[in-house]
Amino acid sequence: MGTSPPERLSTDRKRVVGELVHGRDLANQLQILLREPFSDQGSVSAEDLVVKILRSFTEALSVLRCYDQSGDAGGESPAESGNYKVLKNRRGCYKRRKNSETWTAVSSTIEDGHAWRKYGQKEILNAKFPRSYYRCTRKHEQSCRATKQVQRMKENPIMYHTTYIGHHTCRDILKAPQFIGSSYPGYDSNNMVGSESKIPEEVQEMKPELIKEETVVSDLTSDNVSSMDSINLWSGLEALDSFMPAMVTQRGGSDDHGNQDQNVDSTMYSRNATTTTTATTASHNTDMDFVLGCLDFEGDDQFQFDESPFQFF
DNA sequence: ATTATTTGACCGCC
DNA sequence: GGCGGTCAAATAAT
Repeated sequence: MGTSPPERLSTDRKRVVGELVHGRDLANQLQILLREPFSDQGSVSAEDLVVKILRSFTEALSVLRCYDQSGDAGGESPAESGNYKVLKNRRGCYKRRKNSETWTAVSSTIEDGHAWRKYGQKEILNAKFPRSYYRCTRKHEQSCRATKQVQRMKENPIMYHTTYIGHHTCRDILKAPQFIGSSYPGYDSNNMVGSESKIPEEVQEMKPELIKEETVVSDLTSDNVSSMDSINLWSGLEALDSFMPAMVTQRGGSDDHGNQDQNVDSTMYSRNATTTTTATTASHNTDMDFVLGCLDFEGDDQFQFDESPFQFF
């Protein structure tokens, strides 16, 4: 709120650097783990590391994108939340805001390491399951505007389609990713945990049969992250999907939630060129998961997945 | 007592 | 006018 532009710039810069450095450290750990599967890395699983790495990149990119998009990262009024702006104090009275980054992910769990608070649920027209609305737990304390919408997929109720809107501006890594069925006594970040036991019943009830997996994805809308990269990564992505069940796509039109379930495969990659509508995201196509690209390529000597510990299937 | 979730009302946009 | 997203009172959980 009160931060002046230069100050904020410096802060963000540090944060980006911090995230990247952290990501690099994690990648190193992962490398070691992959080379020496039997050495005990403090009971950290490769998947755990991957999730953390992805998250680091996502956070860093989110911060960067902020500047790219508006040219002013700090120019928002205090009363904004998610992609909406509250106008009055009256209930239900708000004005929509159209320029928050959005991206989507498909995962078997709704856990993503951030603390979310549910603030609504809605029946959606052509959807079998209701859509749940979450906002950052730190919304008020830290003016964090991140929100997400989670919806169980029609055809594959095991999976959740999550739309993330806006990035976290809070420092809020507070929960272990909580891979289903596993526990990491060593891992646990700092702050508040106790009250955060919100794993909605939906998830709990399906814990058993799930394969561990989780995807966090990045958003890099359009242009800024060079389209060249995007193309490469995209091609890599397709190769990747054979063993990577959870996917991410960037957001396009407004139609995806209702319909997309029927054909998981195709829709997952469709980056709705259709766009027409909502400027919810000012961008279309390109972008995407450098993250996944990183996993896959980037060095035969760095990451070797030939006998990967990931057993997605 | 405090914090989180549920739920119906309400509003903006299409 | 309908749909989807948010608010906030009521309720539940801790």
